[in-house]
Amino acid sequence: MGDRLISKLNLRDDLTSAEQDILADVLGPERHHPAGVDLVEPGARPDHVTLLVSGFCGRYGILRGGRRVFSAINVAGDFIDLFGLLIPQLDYGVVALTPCVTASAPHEKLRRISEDHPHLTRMLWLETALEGAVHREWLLGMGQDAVGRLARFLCEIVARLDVAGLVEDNAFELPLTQTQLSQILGMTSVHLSRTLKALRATGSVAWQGHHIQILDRERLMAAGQFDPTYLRPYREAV
Amino acid sequence: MGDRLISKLNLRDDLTSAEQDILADVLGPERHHPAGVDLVEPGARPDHVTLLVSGFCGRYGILRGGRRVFSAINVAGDFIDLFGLLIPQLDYGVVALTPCVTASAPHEKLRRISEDHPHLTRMLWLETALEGAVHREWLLGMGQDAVGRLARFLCEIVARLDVAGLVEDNAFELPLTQTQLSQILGMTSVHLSRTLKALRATGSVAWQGHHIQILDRERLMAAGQFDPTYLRPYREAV
DNA sequence: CGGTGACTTGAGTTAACTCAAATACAGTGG
DNA sequence: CCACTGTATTTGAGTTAACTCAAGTCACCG
Repeated sequence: MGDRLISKLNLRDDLTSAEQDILADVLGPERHHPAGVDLVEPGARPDHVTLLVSGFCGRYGILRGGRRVFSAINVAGDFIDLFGLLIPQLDYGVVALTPCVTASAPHEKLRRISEDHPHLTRMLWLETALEGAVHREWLLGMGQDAVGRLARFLCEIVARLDVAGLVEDNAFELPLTQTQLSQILGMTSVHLSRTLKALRATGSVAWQGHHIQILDRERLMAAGQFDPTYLRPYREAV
Repeated sequence: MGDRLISKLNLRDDLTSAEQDILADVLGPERHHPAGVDLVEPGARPDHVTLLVSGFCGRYGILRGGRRVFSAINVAGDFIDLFGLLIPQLDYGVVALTPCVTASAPHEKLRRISEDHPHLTRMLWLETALEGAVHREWLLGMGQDAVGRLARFLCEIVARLDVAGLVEDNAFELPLTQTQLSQILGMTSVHLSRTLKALRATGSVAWQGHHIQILDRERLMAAGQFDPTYLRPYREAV
Protein backbone atom coordinates (compact mmCIF):
# COMPACT_ATOMS: atom_id res chain seq x y z
CA MET A 1 0.00 0.00 0.00
CA GLY A 2 2.73 2.40 0.95
CA ASP A 3 5.12 0.38 -1.20
CA ARG A 4 5.40 2.95 -3.98
CA LEU A 5 6.11 5.63 -1.43
CA ILE A 6 8.76 3.57 0.30
CA SER A 7 10.51 2.52 -2.87
CA LYS A 8 10.42 6.11 -4.10
CA LEU A 9 12.01 7.39 -0.91
CA ASN A 10 14.52 4.55 -1.07
CA LEU A 11 15.64 5.79 -4.45
CA ARG A 12 16.55 9.07 -2.83
CA ASP A 13 18.28 7.81 0.27
CA ASP A 14 18.47 4.52 2.15
CA LEU A 15 15.61 3.97 4.53
CA THR A 16 16.38 1.65 7.40
CA SER A 17 13.92 -1.18 7.80
CA ALA A 18 12.85 0.44 11.07
CA GLU A 19 12.01 3.60 9.16
CA GLN A 20 10.10 1.62 6.57
CA ASP A 21 8.08 -0.03 9.30
CA ILE A 22 7.30 3.32 10.87
CA LEU A 23 6.06 4.68 7.58
CA ALA A 24 3.95 1.63 6.82
CA ASP A 25 2.54 1.85 10.32
CA VAL A 26 1.15 5.39 10.04
CA LEU A 27 -1.03 4.59 7.04
CA GLY A 28 -4.69 3.81 7.48
CA PRO A 29 -6.83 1.55 5.26
CA GLU A 30 -7.19 2.12 1.52
CA ARG A 31 -10.06 4.19 0.27
CA HIS A 32 -11.43 4.28 -3.26
CA HIS A 33 -12.65 7.41 -5.01
CA PRO A 34 -14.34 7.83 -8.38
CA ALA A 35 -12.90 10.20 -10.97
CA GLY A 36 -14.01 13.79 -10.59
CA VAL A 37 -14.39 14.02 -6.83
CA ASP A 38 -12.25 16.27 -4.70
CA LEU A 39 -9.78 14.25 -2.67
CA VAL A 40 -9.06 17.47 -0.84
CA GLU A 41 -11.48 20.41 -0.78
CA PRO A 42 -9.91 23.76 -1.62
CA GLY A 43 -8.96 25.51 1.60
CA ALA A 44 -9.46 22.40 3.72
CA ARG A 45 -8.02 21.99 7.21
CA PRO A 46 -7.19 18.31 7.25
CA ASP A 47 -6.07 16.44 10.34
CA HIS A 48 -4.31 13.80 8.32
CA VAL A 49 -2.04 13.50 5.32
CA THR A 50 -3.25 11.61 2.26
CA LEU A 51 -1.10 9.28 0.21
CA LEU A 52 -2.11 8.56 -3.36
CA VAL A 53 -1.84 4.80 -3.76
CA SER A 54 -2.97 4.65 -7.38
CA GLY A 55 -4.50 6.87 -10.03
CA PHE A 56 -3.85 10.45 -11.04
CA CYS A 57 -4.98 13.57 -9.27
CA GLY A 58 -4.44 17.26 -9.80
CA ARG A 59 -3.74 20.11 -7.46
CA TYR A 60 -5.56 23.30 -8.35
CA GLY A 61 -6.39 26.81 -7.31
CA ILE A 62 -9.47 28.73 -8.29
CA LEU A 63 -9.86 31.98 -10.19
CA ARG A 64 -12.90 34.15 -10.56
CA GLY A 65 -15.72 32.36 -12.29
CA GLY A 66 -14.65 29.08 -10.76
CA ARG A 67 -11.98 28.44 -13.34
CA ARG A 68 -9.42 25.96 -12.09
CA VAL A 69 -5.72 26.54 -12.55
CA PHE A 70 -3.58 23.47 -11.95
CA SER A 71 -0.27 23.69 -10.15
CA ALA A 72 0.75 20.04 -10.06
CA ILE A 73 -0.41 16.57 -10.78
CA ASN A 74 0.22 13.65 -8.49
CA VAL A 75 0.94 10.04 -9.30
CA ALA A 76 0.98 6.85 -7.24
CA GLY A 77 3.29 7.18 -4.26
CA ASP A 78 2.82 10.94 -3.77
CA PHE A 79 1.49 12.66 -0.71
CA ILE A 80 -1.13 15.09 -1.90
CA ASP A 81 -1.43 17.34 1.15
CA LEU A 82 1.77 17.05 3.14
CA PHE A 83 1.60 20.84 3.28
CA GLY A 84 -1.25 20.50 5.76
CA LEU A 85 1.05 18.95 8.34
CA LEU A 86 2.81 22.30 8.69
CA ILE A 87 0.07 24.77 7.90
CA PRO A 88 -3.47 24.31 9.14
CA GLN A 89 -5.24 25.57 6.04
CA LEU A 90 -4.41 24.44 2.52
CA ASP A 91 -4.18 26.96 -0.28
CA TYR A 92 -5.36 24.47 -2.89
CA GLY A 93 -7.70 21.62 -3.69
CA VAL A 94 -6.96 18.21 -5.16
CA VAL A 95 -9.26 16.56 -7.64
CA ALA A 96 -9.21 12.91 -8.71
CA LEU A 97 -8.54 13.00 -12.44
CA THR A 98 -9.06 9.24 -12.69
CA PRO A 99 -10.43 6.75 -10.19
CA CYS A 100 -8.04 6.94 -7.25
CA VAL A 101 -7.04 4.87 -4.25
CA THR A 102 -5.73 6.68 -1.18
CA ALA A 103 -4.54 5.92 2.33
CA SER A 104 -4.18 8.46 5.08
CA ALA A 105 -1.87 9.12 7.99
CA PRO A 106 -2.95 11.24 10.96
CA HIS A 107 -0.99 14.44 11.53
CA GLU A 108 -0.54 13.41 15.11
CA LYS A 109 1.49 10.35 14.16
CA LEU A 110 3.56 12.21 11.60
CA ARG A 111 4.33 14.94 14.08
CA ARG A 112 5.55 12.28 16.44
CA ILE A 113 7.87 11.03 13.69
CA SER A 114 9.24 14.52 13.36
CA GLU A 115 10.03 14.52 17.09
CA ASP A 116 11.80 11.19 17.16
CA HIS A 117 13.21 10.43 13.72
CA PRO A 118 15.31 13.23 12.24
CA HIS A 119 16.41 11.37 9.13
CA LEU A 120 12.90 10.28 8.22
CA THR A 121 11.76 13.83 8.89
CA ARG A 122 14.32 15.14 6.43
CA MET A 123 13.04 12.64 3.87
CA LEU A 124 9.55 14.07 4.25
CA TRP A 125 10.89 17.59 4.15
CA LEU A 126 12.63 16.57 0.95
CA GLU A 127 9.25 15.66 -0.51
CA THR A 128 8.04 19.17 0.21
CA ALA A 129 11.17 20.59 -1.38
CA LEU A 130 10.70 18.50 -4.51
CA GLU A 131 7.12 19.68 -4.82
CA GLY A 132 8.52 23.18 -4.94
CA ALA A 133 10.94 22.15 -7.69
CA VAL A 134 8.06 20.72 -9.71
CA HIS A 135 6.17 23.99 -9.35
CA ARG A 136 9.22 25.86 -10.59
CA GLU A 137 9.42 23.62 -13.63
CA TRP A 138 5.79 24.41 -14.39
CA LEU A 139 6.59 28.09 -14.15
CA LEU A 140 9.46 27.56 -16.58
CA GLY A 141 6.98 25.84 -18.86
CA MET A 142 4.79 28.95 -18.87
CA GLY A 143 7.60 30.67 -20.73
CA GLN A 144 7.37 28.19 -23.58
CA ASP A 145 4.90 27.85 -26.41
CA ALA A 146 2.16 25.24 -26.37
CA VAL A 147 4.19 22.45 -27.98
CA GLY A 148 7.02 23.04 -25.55
CA ARG A 149 4.67 23.01 -22.59
CA LEU A 150 3.09 19.77 -23.69
CA ALA A 151 6.46 18.14 -24.32
CA ARG A 152 7.73 19.28 -20.94
CA PHE A 153 4.64 17.92 -19.24
CA LEU A 154 5.10 14.56 -20.90
CA CYS A 155 8.72 14.42 -19.83
CA GLU A 156 7.75 15.13 -16.24
CA ILE A 157 5.06 12.48 -16.24
CA VAL A 158 7.34 9.85 -17.72
CA ALA A 159 10.04 10.64 -15.20
CA ARG A 160 7.64 10.43 -12.28
CA LEU A 161 5.84 7.33 -13.47
CA ASP A 162 9.24 5.77 -13.97
CA VAL A 163 9.99 6.27 -10.30
CA ALA A 164 6.64 4.68 -9.50
CA GLY A 165 7.49 1.73 -11.75
CA LEU A 166 4.62 2.46 -14.12
CA VAL A 167 6.56 2.84 -17.37
CA GLU A 168 7.34 -0.17 -19.50
CA ASP A 169 9.09 -0.09 -22.80
CA ASN A 170 8.86 3.71 -22.81
CA ALA A 171 5.10 3.38 -22.77
CA PHE A 172 2.47 4.12 -20.16
CA GLU A 173 -1.20 4.85 -19.62
CA LEU A 174 -2.43 8.38 -19.06
CA PRO A 175 -6.19 8.03 -18.77
CA LEU A 176 -7.02 11.72 -19.17
CA THR A 177 -9.28 13.30 -21.73
CA GLN A 178 -7.92 16.12 -23.84
CA THR A 179 -10.25 18.44 -22.01
CA GLN A 180 -8.67 17.53 -18.67
CA LEU A 181 -5.18 17.76 -20.09
CA SER A 182 -5.88 21.15 -21.61
CA GLN A 183 -7.00 22.47 -18.23
CA ILE A 184 -3.85 21.11 -16.61
CA LEU A 185 -1.71 22.80 -19.23
CA GLY A 186 -3.66 26.01 -19.07
CA MET A 187 -4.88 26.09 -22.65
CA THR A 188 -8.14 25.47 -24.47
CA SER A 189 -8.99 21.96 -25.55
CA VAL A 190 -9.15 23.16 -29.14
CA HIS A 191 -5.63 24.42 -28.93
CA LEU A 192 -4.44 21.28 -27.18
CA SER A 193 -5.83 19.18 -30.00
CA ARG A 194 -3.82 21.17 -32.53
CA THR A 195 -0.75 21.13 -30.30
CA LEU A 196 -1.00 17.37 -29.91
CA LYS A 197 -1.18 17.02 -33.65
CA ALA A 198 1.96 19.12 -34.00
CA LEU A 199 3.79 17.07 -31.38
CA ARG A 200 2.79 13.79 -32.99
CA ALA A 201 4.07 15.15 -36.28
CA THR A 202 7.56 15.46 -34.81
CA GLY A 203 7.61 11.69 -34.43
CA SER A 204 8.84 11.79 -30.86
CA VAL A 205 5.62 10.42 -29.39
CA ALA A 206 2.93 7.92 -30.35
CA TRP A 207 -0.23 8.99 -28.61
CA GLN A 208 -3.39 7.06 -29.25
CA GLY A 209 -6.21 7.57 -26.83
CA HIS A 210 -4.86 7.06 -23.36
CA HIS A 211 -1.86 5.02 -24.36
CA ILE A 212 1.36 6.93 -24.84
CA GLN A 213 4.69 5.74 -26.08
CA ILE A 214 7.82 7.82 -26.18
CA LEU A 215 9.55 7.13 -29.48
CA ASP A 216 12.41 9.57 -29.18
CA ARG A 217 13.16 10.65 -25.65
CA GLU A 218 16.00 12.93 -26.65
CA ARG A 219 13.93 14.84 -29.12
CA LEU A 220 11.03 15.12 -26.69
CA MET A 221 13.26 16.45 -23.95
CA ALA A 222 14.73 18.96 -26.36
CA ALA A 223 11.28 20.07 -27.46
CA GLY A 224 10.26 20.57 -23.84
CA GLN A 225 13.64 22.01 -22.84
CA PHE A 226 13.41 19.48 -20.06
CA ASP A 227 16.21 18.88 -17.61
CA PRO A 228 15.45 15.87 -15.41
CA THR A 229 18.01 16.83 -12.76
CA TYR A 230 15.40 18.22 -10.42
CA LEU A 231 13.67 14.86 -10.09
CA ARG A 232 16.79 12.79 -9.61
CA PRO A 233 18.37 13.62 -6.29
CA TYR A 234 19.14 9.96 -6.02
CA ARG A 235 21.20 8.65 -3.18
CA GLU A 236 23.15 11.81 -2.94
CA ALA A 237 22.34 13.11 0.46
CA VAL A 238 19.77 14.07 3.09
CA MET B 1 21.37 40.36 11.21
CA GLY B 2 19.07 37.38 11.43
CA ASP B 3 16.52 39.61 13.15
CA ARG B 4 14.12 39.76 10.24
CA LEU B 5 14.25 35.98 9.93
CA ILE B 6 13.65 35.47 13.63
CA SER B 7 10.79 37.93 13.86
CA LYS B 8 9.25 36.40 10.73
CA LEU B 9 9.41 32.90 12.20
CA ASN B 10 8.06 34.26 15.45
CA LEU B 11 4.99 35.49 13.66
CA ARG B 12 4.32 31.92 12.63
CA ASP B 13 4.97 30.16 15.89
CA ASP B 14 6.71 31.01 19.14
CA LEU B 15 10.43 30.47 19.08
CA THR B 16 12.01 29.85 22.44
CA SER B 17 14.92 32.10 23.23
CA ALA B 18 17.14 29.03 23.02
CA GLU B 19 15.93 28.46 19.48
CA GLN B 20 16.53 32.09 18.61
CA ASP B 21 20.06 31.82 19.92
CA ILE B 22 20.69 28.69 17.90
CA LEU B 23 19.51 30.40 14.74
CA ALA B 24 21.56 33.51 15.37
CA ASP B 25 24.55 31.30 16.05
CA VAL B 26 24.58 29.49 12.69
CA LEU B 27 24.85 32.68 10.66
CA GLY B 28 28.21 33.86 9.40
CA PRO B 29 29.25 37.46 8.75
CA GLU B 30 27.33 39.77 6.44
CA ARG B 31 28.37 40.02 2.85
CA HIS B 32 27.51 42.76 0.39
CA HIS B 33 26.71 42.20 -3.26
CA PRO B 34 26.08 44.70 -6.04
CA ALA B 35 22.90 44.53 -8.10
CA GLY B 36 23.06 42.17 -11.04
CA VAL B 37 25.36 39.50 -9.66
CA ASP B 38 24.27 35.94 -9.07
CA LEU B 39 23.94 35.23 -5.36
CA VAL B 40 23.53 31.61 -6.38
CA GLU B 41 24.71 30.23 -9.70
CA PRO B 42 22.14 28.16 -11.57
CA GLY B 43 22.69 24.50 -10.78
CA ALA B 44 25.07 25.26 -7.91
CA ARG B 45 25.96 22.72 -5.22
CA PRO B 46 26.27 24.94 -2.17
CA ASP B 47 27.60 23.76 1.18
CA HIS B 48 25.77 26.48 3.04
CA VAL B 49 22.39 28.18 3.11
CA THR B 50 22.16 31.88 2.33
CA LEU B 51 19.93 34.29 4.20
CA LEU B 52 18.96 37.52 2.49
CA VAL B 53 19.49 40.24 5.07
CA SER B 54 18.43 43.14 2.88
CA GLY B 55 17.61 43.89 -0.75
CA PHE B 56 15.60 42.03 -3.34
CA CYS B 57 16.68 39.02 -5.31
CA GLY B 58 15.00 36.78 -7.83
CA ARG B 59 14.98 33.04 -8.35
CA TYR B 60 15.11 32.01 -11.97
CA GLY B 61 15.43 29.14 -14.38
CA ILE B 62 16.83 29.35 -17.87
CA LEU B 63 15.24 28.59 -21.21
CA ARG B 64 16.86 28.20 -24.58
CA GLY B 65 18.64 31.32 -25.69
CA GLY B 66 19.49 32.18 -22.11
CA ARG B 67 16.11 33.70 -21.39
CA ARG B 68 15.41 33.83 -17.68
CA VAL B 69 12.08 32.81 -16.26
CA PHE B 70 11.53 33.89 -12.68
CA SER B 71 9.80 31.62 -10.18
CA ALA B 72 10.01 33.73 -7.04
CA ILE B 73 11.46 36.84 -5.59
CA ASN B 74 12.96 37.05 -2.14
CA VAL B 75 12.87 39.85 0.38
CA ALA B 76 14.80 40.54 3.57
CA GLY B 77 14.53 37.64 6.00
CA ASP B 78 14.20 34.93 3.36
CA PHE B 79 16.50 31.99 2.83
CA ILE B 80 17.29 31.89 -0.85
CA ASP B 81 18.60 28.35 -1.17
CA LEU B 82 17.24 26.31 1.72
CA PHE B 83 16.46 23.72 -0.94
CA GLY B 84 20.19 22.96 -1.12
CA LEU B 85 20.17 21.61 2.41
CA LEU B 86 18.11 18.65 1.21
CA ILE B 87 19.19 18.27 -2.37
CA PRO B 88 22.80 18.64 -3.42
CA GLN B 89 22.17 20.41 -6.71
CA LEU B 90 19.88 23.41 -7.11
CA ASP B 91 17.50 23.60 -10.04
CA TYR B 92 17.63 27.39 -10.15
CA GLY B 93 19.81 30.46 -9.83
CA VAL B 94 19.30 33.57 -7.72
CA VAL B 95 20.20 37.01 -8.99
CA ALA B 96 20.51 40.18 -6.93
CA LEU B 97 17.90 42.53 -8.34
CA THR B 98 19.15 45.35 -6.13
CA PRO B 99 22.26 45.64 -3.99
CA CYS B 100 21.93 42.83 -1.45
CA VAL B 101 23.33 41.89 1.93
CA THR B 102 23.51 38.22 2.82
CA ALA B 103 24.69 35.97 5.62
CA SER B 104 25.27 32.27 5.33
CA ALA B 105 24.86 29.21 7.48
CA PRO B 106 26.82 26.01 6.80
CA HIS B 107 24.73 22.95 5.90
CA GLU B 108 26.62 21.04 8.51
CA LYS B 109 25.29 23.21 11.33
CA LEU B 110 21.75 23.22 9.99
CA ARG B 111 21.79 19.47 9.66
CA ARG B 112 22.81 19.28 13.28
CA ILE B 113 19.78 21.42 14.15
CA SER B 114 17.61 18.95 12.32
CA GLU B 115 19.03 16.16 14.48
CA ASP B 116 18.53 17.89 17.79
CA HIS B 117 15.71 20.40 17.50
CA PRO B 118 12.50 19.00 16.03
CA HIS B 119 10.42 22.11 16.49
CA LEU B 120 12.97 24.40 14.89
CA THR B 121 13.31 21.86 12.11
CA ARG B 122 9.60 22.03 11.46
CA MET B 123 9.84 25.80 11.32
CA LEU B 124 12.45 25.51 8.59
CA TRP B 125 10.42 22.85 6.81
CA LEU B 126 7.54 25.31 7.01
CA GLU B 127 9.67 27.83 5.11
CA THR B 128 10.10 25.28 2.33
CA ALA B 129 6.37 24.62 2.32
CA LEU B 130 5.56 28.32 2.07
CA GLU B 131 7.93 28.68 -0.86
CA GLY B 132 5.84 26.06 -2.60
CA ALA B 133 2.68 28.02 -1.81
CA VAL B 134 4.22 31.13 -3.34
CA HIS B 135 5.06 29.18 -6.48
CA ARG B 136 1.46 27.99 -6.67
CA GLU B 137 0.23 31.56 -6.41
CA TRP B 138 2.48 32.50 -9.30
CA LEU B 139 1.02 29.67 -11.33
CA LEU B 140 -2.45 30.96 -10.51
CA GLY B 141 -1.29 34.33 -11.73
CA MET B 142 -0.37 32.82 -15.10
CA GLY B 143 -4.06 32.23 -15.61
CA GLN B 144 -4.81 35.94 -15.34
CA ASP B 145 -4.31 38.78 -17.76
CA ALA B 146 -1.44 41.21 -17.44
CA VAL B 147 -3.20 43.66 -15.14
CA GLY B 148 -4.27 40.85 -12.86
CA ARG B 149 -0.77 39.42 -12.76
CA LEU B 150 0.73 42.76 -11.87
CA ALA B 151 -1.88 43.43 -9.19
CA ARG B 152 -1.32 39.98 -7.72
CA PHE B 153 2.41 40.51 -7.67
CA LEU B 154 2.01 43.79 -5.85
CA CYS B 155 -0.24 42.17 -3.27
CA GLU B 156 2.32 39.48 -2.63
CA ILE B 157 5.15 41.96 -2.26
CA VAL B 158 3.21 44.14 0.13
CA ALA B 159 2.25 41.15 2.23
CA ARG B 160 5.81 39.90 2.41
CA LEU B 161 7.39 43.28 3.03
CA ASP B 162 4.84 43.78 5.75
CA VAL B 163 6.13 40.70 7.52
CA ALA B 164 9.64 42.08 7.14
CA GLY B 165 8.50 45.38 8.63
CA LEU B 166 9.27 47.31 5.45
CA VAL B 167 5.84 48.78 4.75
CA GLU B 168 4.81 52.07 6.30
CA ASP B 169 1.58 53.86 5.68
CA ASN B 170 0.78 51.40 2.90
CA ALA B 171 3.87 52.57 1.07
CA PHE B 172 7.20 50.94 0.32
CA GLU B 173 10.23 51.03 -1.93
CA LEU B 174 10.59 48.61 -4.81
CA PRO B 175 13.83 49.62 -6.49
CA LEU B 176 13.33 47.65 -9.69
CA THR B 177 13.31 48.95 -13.24
CA GLN B 178 10.34 48.19 -15.41
CA THR B 179 12.59 45.98 -17.48
CA GLN B 180 13.40 43.84 -14.43
CA LEU B 181 9.81 43.78 -13.34
CA SER B 182 8.64 42.76 -16.77
CA GLN B 183 11.03 39.80 -16.74
CA ILE B 184 9.79 38.78 -13.33
CA LEU B 185 6.21 38.92 -14.53
CA GLY B 186 6.99 37.14 -17.78
CA MET B 187 6.00 39.90 -20.17
CA THR B 188 7.76 42.43 -22.34
CA SER B 189 8.74 45.76 -20.87
CA VAL B 190 6.58 47.48 -23.47
CA HIS B 191 3.58 45.58 -22.32
CA LEU B 192 4.39 46.15 -18.67
CA SER B 193 4.48 49.87 -19.28
CA ARG B 194 1.01 49.78 -20.75
CA THR B 195 -0.21 47.47 -17.99
CA LEU B 196 1.15 49.77 -15.33
CA LYS B 197 -0.67 52.64 -16.93
CA ALA B 198 -3.89 50.67 -16.83
CA LEU B 199 -3.37 49.73 -13.18
CA ARG B 200 -2.61 53.32 -12.20
CA ALA B 201 -5.78 54.35 -13.95
CA THR B 202 -7.84 52.21 -11.58
CA GLY B 203 -6.69 54.47 -8.74
CA SER B 204 -5.73 51.58 -6.49
CA VAL B 205 -2.00 52.31 -6.61
CA ALA B 206 0.23 55.35 -6.78
CA TRP B 207 3.44 54.28 -8.45
CA GLN B 208 6.08 56.87 -9.11
CA GLY B 209 9.52 55.57 -9.90
CA HIS B 210 10.48 53.12 -7.21
CA HIS B 211 8.09 54.39 -4.60
CA ILE B 212 4.79 52.61 -4.40
CA GLN B 213 1.75 53.39 -2.32
CA ILE B 214 -1.32 51.26 -2.09
CA LEU B 215 -4.32 53.56 -2.22
CA ASP B 216 -7.05 50.95 -2.20
CA ARG B 217 -6.00 47.59 -0.89
CA GLU B 218 -9.41 46.01 -1.39
CA ARG B 219 -9.62 46.98 -5.02
CA LEU B 220 -6.04 45.89 -5.66
CA MET B 221 -6.65 42.50 -4.09
CA ALA B 222 -9.80 42.12 -6.15
CA ALA B 223 -7.94 43.04 -9.33
CA GLY B 224 -5.25 40.46 -8.57
CA GLN B 225 -7.75 37.93 -7.24
CA PHE B 226 -5.39 37.73 -4.33
CA ASP B 227 -6.11 35.69 -1.25
CA PRO B 228 -3.53 36.37 1.47
CA THR B 229 -4.35 33.23 3.41
CA TYR B 230 -1.36 31.35 2.08
CA LEU B 231 1.08 33.81 3.63
CA ARG B 232 -0.60 34.03 7.00
CA PRO B 233 -0.23 30.75 8.85
CA TYR B 234 0.28 32.85 11.95
CA ARG B 235 0.51 31.24 15.31
CA GLU B 236 -1.70 28.44 14.30
CA ALA B 237 0.49 25.41 14.48
CA VAL B 238 3.72 23.64 13.64
C1' DC C 1 23.79 70.99 -21.80
C1' DG C 2 24.50 66.78 -23.99
C1' DG C 3 24.21 61.89 -23.19
C1' DT C 4 22.55 57.65 -21.40
C1' DG C 5 19.30 54.75 -19.52
C1' DA C 6 14.36 54.40 -18.43
C1' DC C 7 9.94 54.86 -19.80
C1' DT C 8 6.10 55.69 -23.13
C1' DT C 9 3.66 55.59 -27.45
C1' DG C 10 2.67 53.88 -32.26
C1' DA C 11 1.86 50.34 -35.64
C1' DG C 12 1.87 45.91 -37.51
C1' DT C 13 2.28 40.61 -36.29
C1' DT C 14 1.32 36.35 -34.04
C1' DA C 15 0.06 32.64 -30.81
C1' DA C 16 -3.61 31.34 -28.58
C1' DC C 17 -8.49 32.30 -27.95
C1' DT C 18 -13.68 31.85 -28.94
C1' DC C 19 -17.49 30.16 -31.27
C1' DA C 20 -19.27 26.83 -34.34
C1' DA C 21 -19.57 22.82 -36.84
C1' DA C 22 -18.03 18.26 -38.46
C1' DT C 23 -16.29 13.85 -37.49
C1' DA C 24 -14.84 9.82 -34.81
C1' DC C 25 -15.72 6.65 -31.26
C1' DA C 26 -17.70 3.87 -27.35
C1' DG C 27 -21.35 1.96 -25.12
C1' DT C 28 -26.39 0.54 -25.14
C1' DG C 29 -30.63 -1.41 -26.37
C1' DG C 30 -33.18 -3.61 -29.93
C1' DC D 1 -25.14 -7.00 -35.77
C1' DC D 2 -26.75 -2.45 -36.21
C1' DA D 3 -28.77 1.93 -35.30
C1' DC D 4 -28.67 5.44 -31.70
C1' DT D 5 -26.82 8.52 -28.40
C1' DG D 6 -23.60 11.09 -26.06
C1' DT D 7 -18.90 12.20 -25.37
C1' DA D 8 -14.35 13.16 -27.26
C1' DT D 9 -11.67 14.88 -30.80
C1' DT D 10 -10.67 17.44 -34.92
C1' DT D 11 -11.15 21.20 -38.20
C1' DG D 12 -12.59 25.94 -39.75
C1' DA D 13 -12.85 30.89 -39.35
C1' DG D 14 -12.70 35.14 -37.14
C1' DT D 15 -10.95 37.79 -32.68
C1' DT D 16 -7.83 39.36 -29.19
C1' DA D 17 -4.08 39.91 -25.81
C1' DA D 18 0.41 40.19 -25.87
C1' DC D 19 4.39 40.40 -28.92
C1' DT D 20 8.09 42.80 -31.90
C1' DC D 21 10.23 46.57 -33.89
C1' DA D 22 10.81 51.36 -34.01
C1' DA D 23 10.65 55.90 -32.68
C1' DG D 24 9.89 59.39 -29.44
C1' DT D 25 9.97 61.52 -24.68
C1' DC D 26 11.56 62.10 -20.06
C1' DA D 27 14.89 62.65 -16.21
C1' DC D 28 18.89 62.57 -14.14
C1' DC D 29 24.02 62.98 -13.97
C1' DG D 30 28.59 64.34 -15.21
